[in-house]
Amino acid sequence: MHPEFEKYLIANTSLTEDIIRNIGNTATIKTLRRNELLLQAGDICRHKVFIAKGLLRMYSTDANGNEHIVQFSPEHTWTLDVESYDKETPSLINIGATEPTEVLLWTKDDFNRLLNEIPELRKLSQQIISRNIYYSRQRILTTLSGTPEEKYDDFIQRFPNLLSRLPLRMIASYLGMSIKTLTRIRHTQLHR
Amino acid sequence: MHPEFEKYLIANTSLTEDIIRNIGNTATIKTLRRNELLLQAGDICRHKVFIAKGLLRMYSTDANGNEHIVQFSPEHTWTLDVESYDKETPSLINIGATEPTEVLLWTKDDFNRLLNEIPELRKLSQQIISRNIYYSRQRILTTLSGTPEEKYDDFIQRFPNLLSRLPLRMIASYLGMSIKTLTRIRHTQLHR
DNA sequence: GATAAACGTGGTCATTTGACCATAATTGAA
DNA sequence: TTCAATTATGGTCAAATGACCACGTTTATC
Repeated sequence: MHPEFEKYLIANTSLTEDIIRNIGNTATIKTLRRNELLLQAGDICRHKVFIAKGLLRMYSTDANGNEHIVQFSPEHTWTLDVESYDKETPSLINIGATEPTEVLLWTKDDFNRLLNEIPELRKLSQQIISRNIYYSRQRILTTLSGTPEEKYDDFIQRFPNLLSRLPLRMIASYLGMSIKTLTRIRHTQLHR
Repeated sequence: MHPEFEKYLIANTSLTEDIIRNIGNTATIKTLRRNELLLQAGDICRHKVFIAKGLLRMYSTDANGNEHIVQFSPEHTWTLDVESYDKETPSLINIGATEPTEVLLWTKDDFNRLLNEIPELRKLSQQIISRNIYYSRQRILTTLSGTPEEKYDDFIQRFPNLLSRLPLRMIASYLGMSIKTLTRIRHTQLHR
């Protein structure tokens, strides 16, 4: 049972100690080193993943070898490839650690059983999904609308703690601009 | 009871005639004219929406008055502002018709009741949500990765029937490029 | 603590893109 | 069917952006 997961459930649900322990003990704990992959494109995503500590990124590599980052998942959030998990088909994306990371993993069978048994876990699950959809929409809008500078500022506002934990090239990749453009923006903002 | 909705449920579930009629009769039918809004930013999204006929677009208007289109919803798909619907908070986006459109509307209470009564509707609901998440991810990736030409080609492949139904400026808005860029691409492709 | 790898910044230059404008064609509403 | 509004295209020009390269710094790992 991971203490961070316990903290998370206490803060986000009104589940009893017992049930929390039940959920937590069903999971396996996995430690990832920097750059280690949790899910590799081509493999099937077989777990729900809670990030207890550290930082994951979900990304895909295009034909030219460029990486495009779909999302970052810091501690106290969840991640998985929904499509691959649901249909048990090979995933098209990678999920990897950008720093030493600890995750909790539930198999589909186990997690479904927990969902059946625990109504409040269902509720939490729904919330996470709604938030996911909402974030995706926001991300699409930000990607479409702003100038590179606005996107960068938006990123800093939205994830103030990630800036110092990630190499700039990953932020550039997430924002859909070249590193050059990003450093130009930073240069301009310094001298202003 | 709208015949298109019946068709849709028959094709996508194994629900009985009776139940299908029950679901359909709970909805109200609304007709939208071209450019008419189904949901206006600031209002609360109070319905689940099935598009029986026509085409909706979800978009937001930025500070400069530019429209950015998040998604198109053609016949036999669903749409709503999840955030606003769930929390009953004012929506930040608009949903409007790009052509004469017929939609079916369920209030939250009614739809939740149906969800409770009909397990297979729950299943369908889950599927729609998964697909939504998956599409969003694909959309983010496409927006990040390709050249404008690749994005345009991708759009045509993915929505072959929408090209002729939408003004180019909306496609440009959806793809995050200026109309100029889009017509340039079309020009190039013609002379090749 | 040493060393190789990764990283952030900056210069240059070619290319792409958008803003503004005009015009012809198409569309939709009366 | 007609007429006004919308739409698609194209010209021009300035600005933004990315590719390539080099250099000094920081970081990770042994």
